[in-house]
Amino acid sequence: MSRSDPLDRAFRILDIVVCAGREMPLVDIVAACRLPQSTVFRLAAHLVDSGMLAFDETRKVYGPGPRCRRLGLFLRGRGTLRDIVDPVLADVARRFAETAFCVTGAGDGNRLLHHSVPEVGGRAFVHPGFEFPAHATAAGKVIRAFSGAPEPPGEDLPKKFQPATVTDQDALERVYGEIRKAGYALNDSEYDPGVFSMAAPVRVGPETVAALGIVGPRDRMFSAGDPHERARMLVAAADELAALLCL
Amino acid sequence: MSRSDPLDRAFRILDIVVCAGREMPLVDIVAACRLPQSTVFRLAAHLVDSGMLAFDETRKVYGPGPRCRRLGLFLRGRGTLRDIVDPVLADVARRFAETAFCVTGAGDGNRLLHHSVPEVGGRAFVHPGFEFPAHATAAGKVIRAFSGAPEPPGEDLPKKFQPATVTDQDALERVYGEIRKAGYALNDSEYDPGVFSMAAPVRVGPETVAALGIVGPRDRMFSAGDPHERARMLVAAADELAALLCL
DNA sequence: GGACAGATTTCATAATCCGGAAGATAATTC
DNA sequence: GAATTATCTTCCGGATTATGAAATCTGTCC
Repeated sequence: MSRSDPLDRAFRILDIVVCAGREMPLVDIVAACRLPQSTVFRLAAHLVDSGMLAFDETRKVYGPGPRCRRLGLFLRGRGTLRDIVDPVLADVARRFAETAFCVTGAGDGNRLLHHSVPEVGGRAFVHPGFEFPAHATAAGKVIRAFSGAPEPPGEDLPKKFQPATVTDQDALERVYGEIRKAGYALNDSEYDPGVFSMAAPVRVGPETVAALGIVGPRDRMFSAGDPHERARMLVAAADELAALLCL
Repeated sequence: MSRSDPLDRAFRILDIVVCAGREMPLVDIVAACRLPQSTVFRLAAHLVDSGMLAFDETRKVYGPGPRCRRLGLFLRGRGTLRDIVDPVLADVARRFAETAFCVTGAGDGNRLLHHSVPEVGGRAFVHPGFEFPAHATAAGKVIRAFSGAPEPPGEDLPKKFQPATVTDQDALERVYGEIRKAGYALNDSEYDPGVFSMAAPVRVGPETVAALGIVGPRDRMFSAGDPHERARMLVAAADELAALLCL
């Protein structure tokens, strides 16, 4: 192993908790980093000891710790996450002539980070603060497929928003597998009827930190060209965004 | 040792480099964390491997790495360092009726972070970007005394700005020792004639991350009360600032 | 009360870390 | 340009820590 194993693992957990942007229980971290539970538990405890993570005894959730926040304070100045994401969204919105959006948050409770409406013909299908169900939107599926565990069975049963919504456990698992293989997710009227969306993972190292996507009316999306072709362009844009985040 | 030793040591090095706000060669980090050189070398190498630190091969200096910056981005924090420091400075300036300032940067090349002029009778003796010599200002002396090594002998000979400037190696070492014991530093016309200043370390855990001080004309400073008495008030203010930085 | 998910603890083994000392390399001096 | 000095880098055996499967604990929901 070229990197220092213990240290790098600790940082992976730190990445996961901080990038998720929400407090996480142990299981969620385990799912995201795919390490043995006892290992994650111990590493997280050490991170809490050193102040990089904070642990809420009552709710049993981990969040960024004081030392971590101080680091953020001392190296702030380069601007915010939105300063980086916004130009990319604007560019994607313009090139695809559809609403572009970026979602963060591993596991459930994905939150819209920001979105950008193109100059012409656009209408926002997403709104700040919008929460993405993990199984019925392109962004939710992408994040689940790439950052979560291989779909723990017995999930709180997925809601069937529309006729096209996939809710069967096994079928969903297959869907996630296909998404992992393809590198992107499509969504045809599974959440809102007549609405088509696609999303690609923003991957930094081994972690998926966000999803980048576009959304628009089904008819217009199809008439704009082969969805899979456009999805591959979206993947390229997501990779560029990931590269920017590595600064 | 209650904390995980290896992990905590790595974080100490991270703290030092990030809080210093400048790129540092290995020796400076060694001086600041007082650990064996080979140990610091190895830990720093690991931090570079995991992307938390960046290493400039040519100049042999360490700085914050891409992964570290990303953490800062995702840490949608409460705002900037100045948001925290400014109110404290304003309060100190008001209570002491003198110009208050805050300096960061371990070792040489200390930089003024910000300053605050009191409502009445104030005139700024410090200016943004001002660099503090380590031996001839209260802030410089405090930072050297608390964050540097025990004064490596054979320093680039300290410049004698004024008659009162201490330049002798041994004498300087004694001065730093006294500062460490007292917990604050005074400066009577050692840099600018007729200017008196005092500074206290802002200590977070084992690290000194900044210096908080006031500066004003010698006569007014003395007539305002016993300098040592006021210095102790300054120390209390610095401790409060340190507590705020721990959020 | 039983079934269950999630959080801790245990423990033998394996891997990492430690830091003094020696070896390289770069910068400076004479 | 050779000697000197400061700094960086590598080595290595012993001390320490990490690892992860399995067992245990702890709440919660039927």
